[in-house]
Amino acid sequence: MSKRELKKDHLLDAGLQVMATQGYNGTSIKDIVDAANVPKGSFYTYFKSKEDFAVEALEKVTEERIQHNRHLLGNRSVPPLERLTRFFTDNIGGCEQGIKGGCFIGNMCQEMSDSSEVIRLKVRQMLRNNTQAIEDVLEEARLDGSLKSPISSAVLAEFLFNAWEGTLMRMKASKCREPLNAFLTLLPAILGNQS
Amino acid sequence: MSKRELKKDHLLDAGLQVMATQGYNGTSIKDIVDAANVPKGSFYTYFKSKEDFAVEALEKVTEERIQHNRHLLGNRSVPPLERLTRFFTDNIGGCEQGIKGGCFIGNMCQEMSDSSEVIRLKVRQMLRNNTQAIEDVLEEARLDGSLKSPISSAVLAEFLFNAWEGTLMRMKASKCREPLNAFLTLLPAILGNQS
DNA sequence: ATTTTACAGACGACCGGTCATCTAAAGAAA
DNA sequence: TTTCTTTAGATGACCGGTCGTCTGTAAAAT
Repeated sequence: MSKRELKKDHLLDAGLQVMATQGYNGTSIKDIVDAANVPKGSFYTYFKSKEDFAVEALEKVTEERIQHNRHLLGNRSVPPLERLTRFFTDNIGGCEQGIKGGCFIGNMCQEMSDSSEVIRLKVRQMLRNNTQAIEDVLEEARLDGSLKSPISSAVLAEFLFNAWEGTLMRMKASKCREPLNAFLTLLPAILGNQS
Repeated sequence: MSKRELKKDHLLDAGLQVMATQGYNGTSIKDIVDAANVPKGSFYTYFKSKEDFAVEALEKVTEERIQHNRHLLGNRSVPPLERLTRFFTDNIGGCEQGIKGGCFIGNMCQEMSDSSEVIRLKVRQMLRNNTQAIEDVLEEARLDGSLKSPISSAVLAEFLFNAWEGTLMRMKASKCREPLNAFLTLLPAILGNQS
């Protein structure tokens, strides 16, 4: 990784942390460069606009998550359904500490979907990636017989991931683990019910 | 309702519509007063700050929702579980057209929970109100025997409402009904499973 | 006449974005 | 090796515009 790429990465990392807690419109370019200890003028050397920064940040956070999940969701030595449960319990910590900041993708989705089409499309793509990862594990579980639900893996994955995002969101407001507990209580019932 | 209260209400209504699509930080005082056709200087006659406006808007939107739901969730001539299903299918339209804007409370939750404690607390309260309404119907269904889940109504209500908010959020990004369909597909399974 | 409310305009701060200038390393010419 | 030229990247001052809020006055209400 070149020096240039390192600096851009640093800008992305530092800015992401600010934008994840203050939102897109609540974060100024100055906030971002200050957090990265980079002069303001340099920002536009690396990003063509604030919007562009957000899109790249969205990509980065998802890329990191996917890399993290590859070990978790793709680990064949653990039963698929247990892997899925771990995916949720592990990400509560990994997703910007869960209770503070919440899920960056979810935040951007709510704040920007109706304001920026570029961001909306990127968010949609990132959400799809996550849903697909869940669907893959569910399909695996179906093949080994541990998933008996008559509902298709695609629908199940869509529902579960959306419910999960809603859970993260609720935790932002409530600042407690109750929503997480409710989710984890229902999860086995949803996966294991009906023949 | 006095003339003053009417004007304030109008300001709240018009501003809400803007803030629901553009977010808190994406909406200026000018946007609000322009939408309501009220001179800019008048804003601070009715609200002590922008933050105060948001809190009052949050209260208003929930108050309206509750009034709307009182007919729906409290209507004893319809079986409780069917009332609950209707609550979701009806609110998809009522909740700012669902696909555009999404749920105002959810939007504010994601954008502002970490920036304004006043707004966070109001959001939490409003979310609790909604959850409680669902819990009440579930409890009713349990008493009449139509709800057999061994999971407590409180946990069930918490999960369902969060899943619902996640569904609304996803629809903002995807602009399609797939998330809603997934939710409605899983709903009976969650309510009706296990003995 | 006195108090209260409505509002135009102004306030300084800050916004996202631009730009002329500076720096420093690489290459060419000597 | 030394000097000069070129150039990509770095940078802080600065742009027009907008932000949330306040103040002074006019209008209205009592």
